[in-house]
Amino acid sequence: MTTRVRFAPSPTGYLHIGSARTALFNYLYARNVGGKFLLRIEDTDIARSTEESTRSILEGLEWLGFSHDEEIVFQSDNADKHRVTALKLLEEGKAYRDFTPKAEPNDKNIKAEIAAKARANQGEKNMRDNEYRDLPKDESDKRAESGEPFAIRLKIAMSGKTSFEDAVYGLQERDYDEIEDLVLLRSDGHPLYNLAVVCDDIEMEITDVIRGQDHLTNTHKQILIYEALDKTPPRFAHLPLILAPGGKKLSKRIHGEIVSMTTYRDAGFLAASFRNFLALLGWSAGEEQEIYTLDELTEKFSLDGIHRSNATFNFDANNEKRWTDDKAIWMNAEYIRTLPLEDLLPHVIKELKSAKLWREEYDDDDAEWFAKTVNLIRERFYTLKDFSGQGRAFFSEDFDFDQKAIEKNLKKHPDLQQWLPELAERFETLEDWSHDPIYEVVQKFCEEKDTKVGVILNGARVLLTGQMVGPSMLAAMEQLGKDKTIMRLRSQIAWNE
RNA sequence: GUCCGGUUCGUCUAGGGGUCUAGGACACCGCCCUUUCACGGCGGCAACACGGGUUCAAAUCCCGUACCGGAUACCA
Repeated sequence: MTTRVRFAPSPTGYLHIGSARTALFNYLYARNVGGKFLLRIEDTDIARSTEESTRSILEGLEWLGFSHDEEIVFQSDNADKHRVTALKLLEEGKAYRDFTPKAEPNDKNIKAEIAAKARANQGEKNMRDNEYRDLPKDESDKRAESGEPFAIRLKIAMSGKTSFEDAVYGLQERDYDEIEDLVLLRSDGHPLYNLAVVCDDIEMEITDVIRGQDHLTNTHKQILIYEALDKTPPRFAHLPLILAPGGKKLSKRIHGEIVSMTTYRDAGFLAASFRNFLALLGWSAGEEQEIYTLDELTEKFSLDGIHRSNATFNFDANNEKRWTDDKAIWMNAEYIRTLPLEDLLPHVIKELKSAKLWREEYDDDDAEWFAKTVNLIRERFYTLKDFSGQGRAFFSEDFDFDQKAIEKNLKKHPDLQQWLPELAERFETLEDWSHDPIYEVVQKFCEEKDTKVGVILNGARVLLTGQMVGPSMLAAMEQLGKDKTIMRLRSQIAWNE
């Protein structure tokens, strides 16, 4: 039987980091064993699901490069089937109607409310204790026919336990006493999550369910449904959670943008690097390698390498430099400087286009110059954004000057205001505009002025690129060209800032 | 409360009885290189939650404690 896994997000927001990792692991698992990776949108919560979320999730998956096999399944399309299944269980006596009026939660803090209720019932409550559980069939039918609203609950046996072997967490057992007769169908006829998931997983012939550890206890309920349906449950593998620095589950509501995949795409991350980073959050190949291509990940991925302990996604909302996990940033920089140039170029082009810095010549007469420039400046960049930010001066005359650079490398040496235009003068007569001759001119100039080469070049860096840091200044001058170098050395703009 | 799970440097992690005076990566700090630097090189700081066992030997196995997380629903 071919392996079939699914990624099943509920469209209640953008693609979350945790979800993205779940998708990644499912994807890697499927590709590793040559199985199918399916996609199912769990939009049964009509109140919270939005089309926009679905779009955003799809976009995120596309960006990450996880192409799914087969058509996307929308869970809401199967609601009728879910209802039929619930009714069938009712018919077979494996479920029953519960006429208890629906209790509306006080909203806000539902979790706390549930926990409080559970605590209050502690030791007292018998999970099988429902007055409608053993209501005679004819009476139940009669009340239903009279229009009295009811929910359908699964009739769990009086005693026993469920168990399954989790690929990550090992043998999991749960006594029926711990599980309430779960509702399959709401009193308004709406099928509930556990029912829907089981029905769809059966229909989609899912063989392996890989999902977050927060579903560990749901699994027992779902197994009960499989059993009632006389179906064999799939294999299960639960993933450790991704926590925020505070130690709580990383959540959209509390942590905001930081958890959204689109944030990383928009911040200039390479999908390949983020994927790589995600793969290492809760999984390891048991070796010291850290940088992996998708193919390598696919080849090495195994459920055995998944951890049981949660991982912290480290970031500091109050620190601009640490806005997201250090390692994610480092890894992106590593990708930017080590990716084969031809693989990086398309991303840079895209970035320049969106920053309105792109010129057709870069793809034509200046293609060689362009490639060389990208290669030169990428060395110290962290994100794609840097190509249009710090690297702007290479593509446009309209660039900003870093205030700190002006202070430190320009105004601290007032002589530079005369010297730099003077240096431009010397360059005018330089025939061979390349590294060594440029350096000779600079050296000679420094000797005359009795100053250090660093002072001149750092000052020049500010005028030429607006930056304090960057690649070798001589290489930058060479790359910028004689005309621009001379023109910018003469400019007084930075001095007046 | 109950059930389930977890606990190795600040973070991600290696490790599965002796090779562990615990390895790598990020971050941080030094030094070097250098025209600057966020590159690179070298080095440093820094961890087995605690207590009992078992064993010749425990980060590794067992028990307990603490702490953390998840779950608990006519949400998904």
